[in-house]
Amino acid sequence: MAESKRLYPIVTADVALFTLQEQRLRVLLIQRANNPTPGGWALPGGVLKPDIDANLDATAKRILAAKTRVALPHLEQVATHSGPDRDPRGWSVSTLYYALLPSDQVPAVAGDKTESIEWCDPERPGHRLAFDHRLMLGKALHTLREKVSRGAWPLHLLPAKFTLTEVQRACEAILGVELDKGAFRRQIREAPQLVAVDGEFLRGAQRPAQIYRAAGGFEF
Amino acid sequence: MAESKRLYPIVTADVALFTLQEQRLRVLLIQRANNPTPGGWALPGGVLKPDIDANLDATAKRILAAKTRVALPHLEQVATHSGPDRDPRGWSVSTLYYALLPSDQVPAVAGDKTESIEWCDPERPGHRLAFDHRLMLGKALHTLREKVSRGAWPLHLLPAKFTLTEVQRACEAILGVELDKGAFRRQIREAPQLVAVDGEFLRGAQRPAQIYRAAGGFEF
DNA sequence: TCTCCTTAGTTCTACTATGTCACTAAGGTA
DNA sequence: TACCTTAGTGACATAGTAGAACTAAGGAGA
Repeated sequence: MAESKRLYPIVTADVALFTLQEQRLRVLLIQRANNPTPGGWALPGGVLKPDIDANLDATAKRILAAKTRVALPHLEQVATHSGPDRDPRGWSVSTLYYALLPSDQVPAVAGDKTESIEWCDPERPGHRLAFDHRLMLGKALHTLREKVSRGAWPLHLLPAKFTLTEVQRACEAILGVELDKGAFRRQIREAPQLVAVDGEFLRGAQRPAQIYRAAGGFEF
Repeated sequence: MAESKRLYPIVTADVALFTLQEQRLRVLLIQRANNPTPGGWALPGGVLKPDIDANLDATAKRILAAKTRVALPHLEQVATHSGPDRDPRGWSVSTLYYALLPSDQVPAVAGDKTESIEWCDPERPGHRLAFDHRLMLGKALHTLREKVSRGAWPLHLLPAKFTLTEVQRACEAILGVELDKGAFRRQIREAPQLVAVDGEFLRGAQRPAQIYRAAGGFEF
C-alpha cells in the first residue's frame, strides 16, 4: 500500500466557491471533522473517482453538488499543484477550480453534519488553511480578478435578474476598488451579454432601475 | 493491475516547446517508435515519477532535459486535461506546459534513436496528433499569445543578446500579425526588462542596430 | 567619392478609449 | 410641493494608440 502510494499519487480537485454577501466577496471554507488534518480549515475538495467521474471537472462538480443543492453554472480551472509534501496522505496532484454562486443561493449551501462551513473574506480568511490552500485561494482570486478586469461580467454571482448597479457592485467587490458609474455603464452598454427585461424595474424610494438578465448562451 | 489503473489514473506532464525558425513560430512534435500509439505524432510528454520528481513542473523539466541539452529558462503551466479515454493506457490526468527555446539553441534539441522529431507550424502541424494533443497545442498557443498581447516580451525565444527589431519579429511570429514599429518601440522603450548593451551594435548593410539583453531577474 | 539602398530609430498627427464629474430623470417621503 | 435618493446621460480633459512620414547611419556599387 505504501508502495502504491509512491507509484500513484492522490489526484484531487479543489474548488474556491465565491459568492456575494452584503456586497462583499466571500469564499466558502470547510472545517473537516475527520480527514486528513482534523479541525483544519480548507477549500472544499475531494479525491478523483475514476469510476464515476468523466474527468476532473466532473470531480469538482460532484464535490460542489455535495455541498450545495444547486447546479453551478460556472466552473473554471485555475492551476494544478503537486508534490510529495503538500498533503499528509502522500504524493498528491490537485487541480484547483473556482466557481461563482449566485448571491441569492447562499442558503442552498450547507455543510454535512461532520463539518462546519464558513463564508470568509478571500483576502483574509481568518483561519489558518490546511495544505497549500492559502496559496491556492490567492491564485483563484487573482484569476477571477484578471478575468473581470479584462471586461468579463460576473453575472453568475447575481440572481437571474439584476440591475446595472448590482453588476457594478459585484465588479467592485471582486476587484476591491470603486468604479466610476459613467465609465462602467459606457462599457456595459455595448455588451451583448446583457439584455434589458422590457417593462421590469426595481422600485424603491428613488428612480426605478431597469432590470436586466443574461443573454442566452452567456459564458462569462 | 487493471484494478490499480482504475483506482489510480496515469499522471503525465506534456510540453509544447516553442521556438523561432526563420522568424516563424515552431513547436516541437515527436513521433514515438513504441509507446502507446505507435507512429503517432504528439507533444513531448511523460509519466510523473513521484520518487524522483519534486512536482509536475519537475516532470516537465525532466522530459525536456531528455530532449534538449539546455536548461529551459521558461516553463509555464497551461491547463490540466483528464478523462478515461484520452490515453489508450487508461484513465489519465495530463498537465500541459509550454516552454520557450532560444532560437539559437534549436540544434541542441535531438530525438532519441527510437523517435523522430520535427519543428512544426503550431497552427497547422501537418500531422494528425495523438491523444487530445491537437486541442492542447491550441490552448498552449492561445495562452502564449494572450501573455504577449498583454505586454510580455518573449525574450526567452531570443539569444542572450538581440535587437529591438528581433523582439518585434518574435512578437509578430507569436501573434501572427504585423506590428507597427513606432507603437512597438514606444512601449518597449519604457520596459525595464530590456537593457541596452553599451557600445554593442549589430552591423550589416544598413544603419547599425543597438544590442539589448534581458535585465537581471527577468521573468517573462 | 558620391549616390543609392536598406534598415534603425524618432516624431508628428489623428483618433479612440478612458477617467472625472456634472447634469438631468424619476420615483418616494414628509 | 419641496426635497431626498438613486438611475441614467452627457460633456470635457487626458492618455494611450495606430499610422505614417520623417531623419539617421551604415554598406554596396558605380
